This record gives sequence, structure tokens and C-alpha cells, in this order.
Amino acid sequence: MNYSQIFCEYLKKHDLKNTTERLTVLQVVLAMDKHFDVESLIDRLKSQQKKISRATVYRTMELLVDCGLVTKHRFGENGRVYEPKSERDNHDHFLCVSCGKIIEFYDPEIEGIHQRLCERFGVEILDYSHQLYGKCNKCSG
Amino acid sequence: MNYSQIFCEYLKKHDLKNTTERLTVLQVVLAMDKHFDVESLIDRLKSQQKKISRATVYRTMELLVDCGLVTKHRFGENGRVYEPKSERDNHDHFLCVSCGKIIEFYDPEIEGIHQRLCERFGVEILDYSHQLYGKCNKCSG
DNA sequence: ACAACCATTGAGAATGAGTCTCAATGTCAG
DNA sequence: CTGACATTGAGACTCATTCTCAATGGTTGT
Ligand SMILES: [Mn+2]
Ligand SMILES: [Mn+2]
Ligand SMILES: [Zn+2]
Ligand SMILES: [Zn+2]
Repeated sequence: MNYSQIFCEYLKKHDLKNTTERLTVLQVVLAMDKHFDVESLIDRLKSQQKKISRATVYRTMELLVDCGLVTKHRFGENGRVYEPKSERDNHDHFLCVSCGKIIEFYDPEIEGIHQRLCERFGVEILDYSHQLYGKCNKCSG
Repeated sequence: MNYSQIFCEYLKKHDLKNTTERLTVLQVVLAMDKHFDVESLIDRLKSQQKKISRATVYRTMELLVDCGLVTKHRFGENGRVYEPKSERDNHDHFLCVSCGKIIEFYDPEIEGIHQRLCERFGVEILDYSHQLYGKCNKCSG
């Protein structure tokens, strides 16, 4: 089942309408670079003569996040950054404060930490954010 | 060496002036609740008849973070939240999305994760942010 | 103590990401 | 095909944070 199908099912399940704007946004999102902000997405839409308002783009990103096709981040002081989510691609981010490079990594111990937290406090974790900031190998020293 | 002394030394070292506004903000910050936002801090200052402009409060918080006396967070979609930092009090946060409760916790494995990242990619970590969102024991189920 | 230099302050304007409004338009179940 | 109602878009709006710049004040050398 591909992204469009998943999105359409999600829309149907929630009694939301299957509009061309929503589908177009999804198509263009999938063709974006790994981490992108809403401005770049809007620029891309414009450059492809798709006229979709800023409001609709924001509204649609909300839906894409909610249905699990896209994840939303906040890196540093900047605004939101999105990235399409693929199955079993769970990772955290290192951001170089000098050159802006982003390194994605996965360390299974993060789940151990979360597991222990749940047991210790009886909480239920729905989401998390974990970012590291520093100098990449090219920028340090 | 107490907070004020540290701050004064920091100011001197950076050729910044030791103003009453800066010292006052530090005093009031230290008397705030654990996690506070700038609005509450400004309210507190007002209620104590200390007239310090919003701009100066923001500017001073910047300095306090830079000199290591205060840490700055972003919880969810909200604005900045600050908290005074005490030596060897390194912790992460769990935030209940239902009731707003904040649980602070420390799991030493977070350092293992960071250590392994440094070794694997040759990066230098200067800072990080790690927050979990979910339901606390009173709100889940 | 004083002068002179220049950093700091404050009031309010500016910024900017994101949200909201509401009339016009589009979707889709029946 | 139609009616009911969800969605869209242009631009107004919000609100946290930053900026501006004239007035004020801290610091250093004398
Ligand atoms: Mn990523
Ligand atoms: Mn804390
Ligand atoms: Zn770098
Ligand atoms: Zn709760």
C-alpha cells in the first residue's frame, strides 16, 4: 500500500474529503529533500505551477503528520521541519551548529531509556524528540 | 561561589557591564518555579515593582544561558521555558500531554548514546535536547 | 571626584511563523 | 444531479521574540 493510498484511507476513515490540493501536497512532499520546511515546500509548489495556499499547505501537513506519513521536528531555534516517514525508520538527529550538516542515527538504547521510564513512573509515551547539537568532524577542532 | 558571583565574573570576562537590571533579573529568576516562561518572569518582576523592560529581560536570559546558570527548553509547540541550572543536575523531561505535568528524570544511558555517536561519526557534542510526550500515570488509560 | 566613552536600557515598532476568517468553491452520498 | 456541508484562499491576525535609537548609566583613566 503506497503513501497516496494510505492517505486516502486515512481521509475516508476520518470523514475528510479527498481533494486535489491534499493529494498534490503529498506528491510534492514525497519529492522534497529529506528535511524541509514549509517555505521550501511552498516554493516547490509554486515552481511547479500548483497554486495551493499557505493555509492549505499547513493544514495538510498537519494531516500527514497525524496519519503517520510525515514526521515533524523542531531543530534549534528554527521553525518546523518535516520529513517523510518510512516504516521502521526511526532515528534521531545530530545537527552541526557550524555548517548545518544533519546526521541521522539510531541507537537502540534510546528505547531502553524510554522503557525504564515507563516502568519507573507508570507513564505512557506517545512521542519524543531527541536532538544533539555540536560540531561535525569537518567543523570541529 | 554563588550565582551572582558567577554572573558578575562572566560579565567582567566578556566586557559586559554589571547593571542593576541584570542582577535583578538573576535574583528573580532564582526565585521562580522550576520551569518558567518569560511572561511569568516579567509578571513576577512587575509584581515586585521592578521595572525592567521586556527587551532587557530577554537579553539577560540570553546571557544567563550563555554563562551556564540557566538552561533553556522548548516543550512542544510552546515558547521557551527556562530553569535555573544547578551543578550536576542534568536531566531530561517527560511532559504529560493531558494535564501538563512534567517529570524530570536522568538515565545514564543517554550519555552512552552520545558517547557512541561521537566515536562513530567523530563529532563533538555541545548540547542536546531530549523530551518525551505522553500520558502520566493519572491521565493514561 | 570627574570626564568621556561607549555599553545598556526602554518604549514601542517591526518581524515572522503559524493560525484564523469567511465568502466562494468543491466533494460526494443519496 | 443535487443538497449538505467540508474545503479552500487571500489576507487579516496573533503573539513570541527581536530590533531601533535616543536617553541613561557604568567604567576607566586622570
Ligand atoms: Mn531525519
Ligand atoms: Mn527541568
Ligand atoms: Zn559541520
Ligand atoms: Zn497527566
